[in-house]
Amino acid sequence: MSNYGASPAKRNNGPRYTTSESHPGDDSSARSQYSTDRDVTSMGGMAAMSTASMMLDPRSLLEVIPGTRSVDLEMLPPPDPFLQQCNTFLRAFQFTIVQHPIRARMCGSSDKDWRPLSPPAVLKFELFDFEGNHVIDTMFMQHLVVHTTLWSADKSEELTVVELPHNSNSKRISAAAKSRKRGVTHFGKRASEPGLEIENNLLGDYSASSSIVEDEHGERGCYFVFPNLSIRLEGRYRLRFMLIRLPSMGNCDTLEQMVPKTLSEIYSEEFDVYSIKTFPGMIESTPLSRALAQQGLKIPIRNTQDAN
DNA sequence: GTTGAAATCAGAGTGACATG
DNA sequence: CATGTCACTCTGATTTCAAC
Repeated sequence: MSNYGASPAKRNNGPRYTTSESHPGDDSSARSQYSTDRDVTSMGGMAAMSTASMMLDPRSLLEVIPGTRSVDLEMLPPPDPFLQQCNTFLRAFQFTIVQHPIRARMCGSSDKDWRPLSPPAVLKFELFDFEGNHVIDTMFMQHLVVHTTLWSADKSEELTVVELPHNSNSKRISAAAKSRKRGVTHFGKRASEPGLEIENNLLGDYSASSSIVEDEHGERGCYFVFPNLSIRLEGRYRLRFMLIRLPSMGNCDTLEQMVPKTLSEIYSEEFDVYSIKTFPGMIESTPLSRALAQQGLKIPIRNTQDAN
């Protein structure tokens, strides 16, 4: 019924899977472009080039993805000084959620019976050079990670960790649910109160490293996948993703270069976490999920009658 | 007695490994 | 290399238990 990371096989030729087509409700919250308020129009950042970039031809580090579109330069944000520190030929990037979670079944207090979000969240990182080409810079991308946290649907409260009424182990969730029924929520409170205990509401791997793989159309790109996130309590949520570039151990010429840098933040669309009784079932695996799983990424794949 | 929530079970699929 | 077996995982359904 399912597997993890099936061996390479034939490619799925389903409909093109784009952010706009796949998520009609997609808005700016699901597409984030890092752009600085400093409009750098020259290549003056060369003085801060990394050691590696100075030793190698920075242009040679970039792989222009064949067959991909060239972006209208006016559509890109102003040149990004941080990118130019890493490679003077890099101009801008785009960080998007290409696959949003739609629903999940709550896993309650059980530590054994996790129920992953369906479908798994997949994010894409795109780099553009000064000619508007879509490029891959492996040296830059290998230092990228994405960290996620759980938020309420209205983005007002972080719910990654919550305080729940503590009676006995078996009835903590029940009590929390009843509190919500009465319109009382303990979510988001930082200070402990008598009878409450802190619990992780979001379970699984909070962070994902980059994977340069092909999508379902064979187009190479830099993806971040969250295949095993699970949520304890039913409700309506969003995931918040932070794109972070870790310092390169060999290129820390300045103090600034030694500090991880948050490049972008982005929220997923709203999704529901259902109780066991009301859970309508897992979403069928998307062509993108299948394509990524076929290349070794650990993504749970549902086998259905129409699956290949 | 009814209802709701949590825990547990069971069927099916898949991959890893051993054996011939 | 092909085949069989076993262990693990996924997923929906059922059972159990506590509160009202």
